[in-house]
Amino acid sequence: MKTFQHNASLEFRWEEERYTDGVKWKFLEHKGPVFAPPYEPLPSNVKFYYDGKSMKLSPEAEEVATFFAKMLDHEYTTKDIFRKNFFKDWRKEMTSEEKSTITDLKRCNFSEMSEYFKAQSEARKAMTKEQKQKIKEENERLLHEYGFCIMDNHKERIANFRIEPPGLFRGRGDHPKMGMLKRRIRPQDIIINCSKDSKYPTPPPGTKWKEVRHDNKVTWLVSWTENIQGSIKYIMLNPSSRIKGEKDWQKYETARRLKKCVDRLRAQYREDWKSKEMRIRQRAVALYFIDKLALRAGNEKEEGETADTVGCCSLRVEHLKLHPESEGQEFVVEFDFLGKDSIRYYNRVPVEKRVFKNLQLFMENKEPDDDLFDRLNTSILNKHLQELMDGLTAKVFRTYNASITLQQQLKELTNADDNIPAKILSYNRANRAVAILCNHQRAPPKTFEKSMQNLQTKIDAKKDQLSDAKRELKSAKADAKVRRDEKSKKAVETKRKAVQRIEEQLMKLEVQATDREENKQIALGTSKLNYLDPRISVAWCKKWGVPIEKIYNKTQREKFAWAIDMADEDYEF
DNA sequence: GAGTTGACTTAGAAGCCCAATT
DNA sequence: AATTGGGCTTCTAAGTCAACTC
Repeated sequence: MKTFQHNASLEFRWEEERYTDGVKWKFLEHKGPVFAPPYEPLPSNVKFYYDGKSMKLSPEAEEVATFFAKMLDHEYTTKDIFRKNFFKDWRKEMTSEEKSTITDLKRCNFSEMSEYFKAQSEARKAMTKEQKQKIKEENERLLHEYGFCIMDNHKERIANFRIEPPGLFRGRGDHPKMGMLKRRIRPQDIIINCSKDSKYPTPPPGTKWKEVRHDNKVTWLVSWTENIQGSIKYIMLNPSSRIKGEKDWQKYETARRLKKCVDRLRAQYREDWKSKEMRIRQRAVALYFIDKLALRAGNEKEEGETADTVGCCSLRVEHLKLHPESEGQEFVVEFDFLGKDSIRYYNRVPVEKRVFKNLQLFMENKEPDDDLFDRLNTSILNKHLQELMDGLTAKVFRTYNASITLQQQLKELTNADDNIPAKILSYNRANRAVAILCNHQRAPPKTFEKSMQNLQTKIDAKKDQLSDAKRELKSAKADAKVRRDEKSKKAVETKRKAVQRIEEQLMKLEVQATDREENKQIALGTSKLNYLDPRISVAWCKKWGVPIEKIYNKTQREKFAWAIDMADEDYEF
C-alpha cells in the first residue's frame, strides 16, 4: 500500500496515528457558524395588497410574505399543498388583526414585492466593478475567518459554515410539507462541538449557544434541529479534508473486498431462490435486484411525512409488472416507481425464470399497495450481508457495480490511437454507462435545444472553413508544382497545417455535440463524485496520457487528492 | 423485533461567475 | 462593451445504516 501524502502539505498524513474505538479527532477548534443576515423590512413604497387595498404588515408577517413573493415565478406557488402549507404557517406569524383580515391567499397580491426583488437583483447585476469587488472581498474575509477549522494538526476547509437562511420549505416531488415555513435559526438553537482545550467560538453579542459539547466520536462542528422534519442538521468538513478523504478511501476498499467475494455471494443468493423459507427467497430476490439493477436499499418511511418514494426493500406490488413474454423475450419484469428525490425509475428487464416465479408468488393475493417483500426490510437484509462479509451493506453493491462498470467500460471503449478529445468522449461514455446504471437523471437544461442549435451552427461554419482551406491547399499545391521554388513549397506546408488544424477543431466540435446530446437527461456528477473509485480514473489518465485536469476540475482534484497521490497506471479496482 | 434517533453519504437544482463571443 | 452560455459552486433535501430504547 502506498503512503497517503497530501499534496498541499508536507506531512505524510497517512502515516499519522490512526484512531481506534470511534475516536475521530483529538483537537478541534473553529469559529462557529455564520448566521443568516437579519431581516430587512421593505421600504414603505413597496406595498402588499389584500383585496386590492394596500396593507402594512407587521415585520414578522412581512418577512414570511417576502419568502412567498420571491418564489412567485416558481411553479411551486401554484400547487395547492404548497399554498395551503404556506398560508397556514404564514398566519401563525400574523398579528391577531392581520389574521382576522387575511383569510384567503387568493386575495393576496404580492406583485409589488416581487417586482421590488427583481429590481434589486437587477441592481445587483448592474453594480460597478468596484462594488462587486468589495462584496467579493467581504465574502473572502468571511471564508477565511469562518470557513476553516483546526482538526488535529491540520487546517481544514469547512463545507457549509453558513446557517441555512429562513424560507419556505421546498421538498422534491409530491412532498406533503412543501411550502411550510422553515424558521430562522438563532444562537440558542445551536450546539457547538469542539475540543475542551480549544478556543471556543463566541456567540453573537447578547446571545448564548444552546450547548457546547466535546464529543470526539463525531465529525461535526455545529448542529441544530430543523423544524420541518425535526431532523438534525450539521456543519461538517469539506470533502478535501482528511476525515472525509479517509472515509471515502475506506468506502472503495470495502467495495474492492466485495469484488473478491461477489461470485460466492451471487452463487449463494441464486441458491436461496429455491429456499423453502419465504423470507430467504424474498431476501435473495431483493439482493439480486440490488446487485443487478443497482437499486438502493429502500428503508421504510413514515407515511404522510415525506414524498412517496421507494427503494428495493420497500417496493410495492404496484411498482412491478410481470410479462411472461414481451417483445420476444421471456420473463420480463417492468419496474416503474419513484426513487430518491422522486426520480422515476423505469426499466424492463428479462430475469431468470426462478426469479420470475418467485415474484409471481410474492405478488399472489396482494393488493397493489401491499409490500412486495413483506418478510424483508433493510435491517434484515443488512444483517444478512454483514454475516457474508465484514462491512457489507446494500449500498456497497452500488459502489462496487458502479466502479467495476467504469473500469470495464473504459477498457472496452478507449482506442489507443484516438486523440485526446476522442479519448475523453470515451471516458464520458463510460461514465454515462454508470450514470444510467445508477439512474442518475436530470431535467434537460432549459437552454438545451438552443445550445445544441448554436453548436450545430458552429459545426457548419467550421465545415465551410474546412472546404475553403482544402481548396486553398489544392491551389497552393498546383502553384508549387509549376513554380518549384522554396517559397511556394513553404506555402503548401502552411496550408496543409491549416487544414489539419481545422480538421481537429471540427472533430472537437463534433465530439462535443455527440457528448452533449447523449447527456441530455443524464447527470454524470453524482456517480463521478460518489460512486466511482477515483483511482480508476487516475490510472486511466496516466495510462493514456490524458491530463487529469480534463477529467477532474480543481474541486474534484482536491477531493480526490488521496487517489491522485496513490494510484499509478496499473491500478486495478 | 419494532420504533426512534443520530450521523453521515448521496442527490439534483439553483445560483453565481467568468470566459468566449458578438 | 454587452451578452450569453456553460461550468463550477453552493445549497439543502433525501437517502443509508447503526446504535439505542423499550
